[in-house]
Amino acid sequence: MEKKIKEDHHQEQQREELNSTKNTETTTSTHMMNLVTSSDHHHHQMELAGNNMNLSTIFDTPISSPFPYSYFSDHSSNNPNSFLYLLRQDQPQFASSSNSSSFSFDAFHLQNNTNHFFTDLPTSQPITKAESSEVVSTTPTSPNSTSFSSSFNEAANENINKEVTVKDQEDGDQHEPKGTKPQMKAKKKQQKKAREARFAFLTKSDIDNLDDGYRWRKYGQKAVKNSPYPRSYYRCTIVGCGVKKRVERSSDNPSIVMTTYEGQHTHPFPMTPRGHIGMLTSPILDLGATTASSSSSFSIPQPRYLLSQHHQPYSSMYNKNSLSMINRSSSSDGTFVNPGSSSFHGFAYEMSQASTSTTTIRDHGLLQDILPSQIRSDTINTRTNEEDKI
DNA sequence: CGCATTTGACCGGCGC
DNA sequence: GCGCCGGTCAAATGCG
Repeated sequence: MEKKIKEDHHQEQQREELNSTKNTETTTSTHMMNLVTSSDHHHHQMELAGNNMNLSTIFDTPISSPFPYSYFSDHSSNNPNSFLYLLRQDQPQFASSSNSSSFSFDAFHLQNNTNHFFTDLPTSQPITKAESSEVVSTTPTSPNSTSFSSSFNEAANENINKEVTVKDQEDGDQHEPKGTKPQMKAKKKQQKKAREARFAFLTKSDIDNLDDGYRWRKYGQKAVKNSPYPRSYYRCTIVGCGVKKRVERSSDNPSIVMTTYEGQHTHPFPMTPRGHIGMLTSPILDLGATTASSSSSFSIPQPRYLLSQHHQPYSSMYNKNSLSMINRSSSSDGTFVNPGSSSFHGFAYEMSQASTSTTTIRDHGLLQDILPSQIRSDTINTRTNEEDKI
């Protein structure tokens, strides 16, 4: 026990030391991501500048981007956060497979009944891919670079049970008096059975707990095996909302924060003093937030990083990424037009000392849980080779 | 005082 | 069965 305390203390020290130096870091390069959309709604492709590989070369079957092309268009061009706004609206659309213009995760039909989605980053960028039944994408929604991945662990098969799952959480979990131990066991077993879909963000940030607009209550912290950085556990503070969030820092690249969301908010995006983007809450969102019967109860974490006052130099980053979104190419009808040589600034993947930072993620904790073993091993090998040279 | 965070204890799953 | 590990609980503590 004493040893453990020392260990944790050591970790904390390391972390503090790290944070104290990290803020002096300057961003040296920015990688832009070009989005390529085909005219066929069902074959949206995402492509990154400097990397010609697109999704159809990755997947055996034509797939759709989780974000309809329209999501990348700036419907409200005066809203620099429109992508986030759209993301926030996504839930019901993601859930709908009948809407031809919206993406459906049901569109993924890959071997082994797995759902994969990821976008390539420029060659110097990491290629993250999700574990079986997970979705990984990279959308730098933060002033710092951010990628996200969504875990569909069992989610695809559990969609049917989703409503029950959410309800179960609302009924019990943390908001009702504890039952007897056997009852709790049974309940936990049920919960275990129907695991929530997870959605993970890789974010380059000095801040562990990214402000995504929701209010979170920390309920635990654990040391992560093979990582000097602890993992923090948060729960949405809204009564009845069982959404959880785990935050951990990559041991290999401490500037990378992995935030994993689990579950679906059962309430509209809050209008909190913290989150003025809450004003953007739309009826669609409300629908999504309250419709537990959607075929895919996948929960978009709805990041609000662009507005995060906790984040790094807001002004510079904001100018670089979000504001520039306003100026990117889009057609008059709001559909996104491949900007060609111009970069899709909204997806600028900002990497400080970029080239290898996230490619070398070798995390045996949550990251391991999210990233597929193959990719992990690839990146690990990369790292290992590098290390071997030393 | 109310709420959030901290942190040791506890529990279940899993591998050996 | 035992130990390890991830996840959660809940009392203590901190903070505005």
